[in-house]
Amino acid sequence: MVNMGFKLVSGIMDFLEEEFGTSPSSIRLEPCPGDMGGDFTVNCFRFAQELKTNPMNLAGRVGEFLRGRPDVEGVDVVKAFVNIRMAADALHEAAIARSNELPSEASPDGGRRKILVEYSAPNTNKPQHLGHVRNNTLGMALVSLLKRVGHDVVAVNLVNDRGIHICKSMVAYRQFGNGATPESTGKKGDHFVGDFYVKFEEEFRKQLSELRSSAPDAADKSADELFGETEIGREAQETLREWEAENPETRNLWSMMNAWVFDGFEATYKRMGVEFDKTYLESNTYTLGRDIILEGLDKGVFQKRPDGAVVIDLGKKLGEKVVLRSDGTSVYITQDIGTTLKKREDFAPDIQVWVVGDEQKRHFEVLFEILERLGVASKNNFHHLAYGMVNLPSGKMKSREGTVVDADDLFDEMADLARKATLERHNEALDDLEERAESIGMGALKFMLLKFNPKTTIMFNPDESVKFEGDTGPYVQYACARISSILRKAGLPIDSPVAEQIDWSLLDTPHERALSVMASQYPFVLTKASDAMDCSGIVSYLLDFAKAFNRFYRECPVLGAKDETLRNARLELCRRSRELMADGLKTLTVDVPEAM
RNA sequence: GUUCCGGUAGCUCAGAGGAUAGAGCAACUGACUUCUAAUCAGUAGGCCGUAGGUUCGAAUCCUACCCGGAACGCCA
Repeated sequence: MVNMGFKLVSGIMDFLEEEFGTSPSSIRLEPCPGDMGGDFTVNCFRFAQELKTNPMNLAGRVGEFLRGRPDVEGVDVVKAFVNIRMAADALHEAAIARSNELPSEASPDGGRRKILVEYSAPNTNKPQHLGHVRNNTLGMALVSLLKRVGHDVVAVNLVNDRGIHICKSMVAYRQFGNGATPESTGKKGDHFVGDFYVKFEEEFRKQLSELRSSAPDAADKSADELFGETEIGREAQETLREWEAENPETRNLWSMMNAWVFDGFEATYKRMGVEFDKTYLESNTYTLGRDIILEGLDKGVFQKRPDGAVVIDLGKKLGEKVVLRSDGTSVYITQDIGTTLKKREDFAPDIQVWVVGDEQKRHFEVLFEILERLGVASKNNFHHLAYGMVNLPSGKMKSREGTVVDADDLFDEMADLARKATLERHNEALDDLEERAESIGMGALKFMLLKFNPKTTIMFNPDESVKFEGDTGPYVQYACARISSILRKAGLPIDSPVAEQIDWSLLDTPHERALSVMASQYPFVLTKASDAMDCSGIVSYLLDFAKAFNRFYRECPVLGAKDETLRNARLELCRRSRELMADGLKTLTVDVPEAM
């Protein structure tokens, strides 16, 4: 239920019940468009049909009813819209004065669920790039949002720490590493290993072109087809076989290099604020799933094809899917079936979510269908949060062509720019400069990534995307910092009321009203975002809220208010506004600096 | 070929079937002896891809088509 703070809503409900013998399932107080002079609008088009009555007539009667109420100052009925101007004290007391209670209104009444969210899922052969940063940001914000509205949330990572990709790095390290380590070179571990992955690709390309020029029949074969015909490619395959046979030397090298990568990842995660309740390693889970397939084969869910492969026919749209190769080994989806069950065993979630790029949409449709047919759970209990790619003005990011935006470099750049921007604004020395720069830089980045709806392909233009002005995280952070500054100057704490008695009726300007009108929408915004598993609505809401605050700030003196009661009321309005914006930013996992 | 996603201001994007389609950036005009100008006020900018349909009402729903992207492996 939203707008519960408004007696108005239940009043209208009761009135309709009396008049029509029934009331609509919900009534929302929507913000009234700027030039109509009201605070809220009740749109009678929305529920006239439910009451089997004419919308215009209904609006007229609702308007009449509202005119008599003490908490309503004015009513203007336009067509089927009832525009309401509230008494200032009633407005503020129902909205901004309850800023700390508003988020709990978004809690699902009786709909609390245990939700398991898997995100990040990096490979251990190279450092993370902007694409991973989008994943991490979406994942952590989703976890935070679902918790904020009252769900029981488990965040897990599934690290792909085995396979041909890591073997490539291992082969290159053996050949070119000369025993170097991250410590000896001063490199971050994931970058150190990633450099050998690049080295492998270079060497492979070299051998590939030699092969193509020396063997005529190789000329038109693809790189994949020729992989095993190059010396270095063969070695990588051999290393994978050794790994699977648990060859001690190979396993040792693998453990050592993975440990370096994990060190590096930990630093990247720490900087972003990413945390997991559990991290699964594919090296431990990749054999899961086979038994379930064999059971399913007995139950008739799967069929054995004449060539020996185990398959499932998923009908016209999804087609036939192989779940075990003819040699009896697992495919990617087999492992996913296995890890899904493993996660259910470990956490018994009601809902499982995967934050994975949209190029895998089909894979998840297939996975969910199979899980349902296996009787694991209805596919409604599984959700693929599919997000689009991050492109650069030059086109797609390609690690092979060296056009990726490295995560750690990007964080550094953001913090550098934030530091410069901060220094431009201050003559005095700041002892918390680094902390501020980090909050602002990372805040700008995360906010930018969350501003887009997940399914859109993002165009990341370094010159334009890396900004601290306009529709950005720092814009909202700045509004918070301005409030903190006012409260500091007033000698007041930010976390307790300004005074015992606040005369809210004094806050009667459009700018002051706008803040409460905005605040009243917060539970609705949170509910909508969590239902859709999409934080972008929170981002635009916070921008709108901060904009409303900045207008107020310009027009209404706080510390210089004409008397103490007005000053206190405005101080409390500020404090509550900051509380709400800070709650929103925190929900998005964006820091709230005290000063900027 | 089939399926999915997108197409809204010069650019990047918002837009629960509802009022006159919005924001930021870029351009132009103005506001800092003031509680922080990372700000604010203003000007200009639109066949909401195209054509039909449903509806009291469509950027939003339906159908067809055009354009861009992705997926359709015994890769992961």
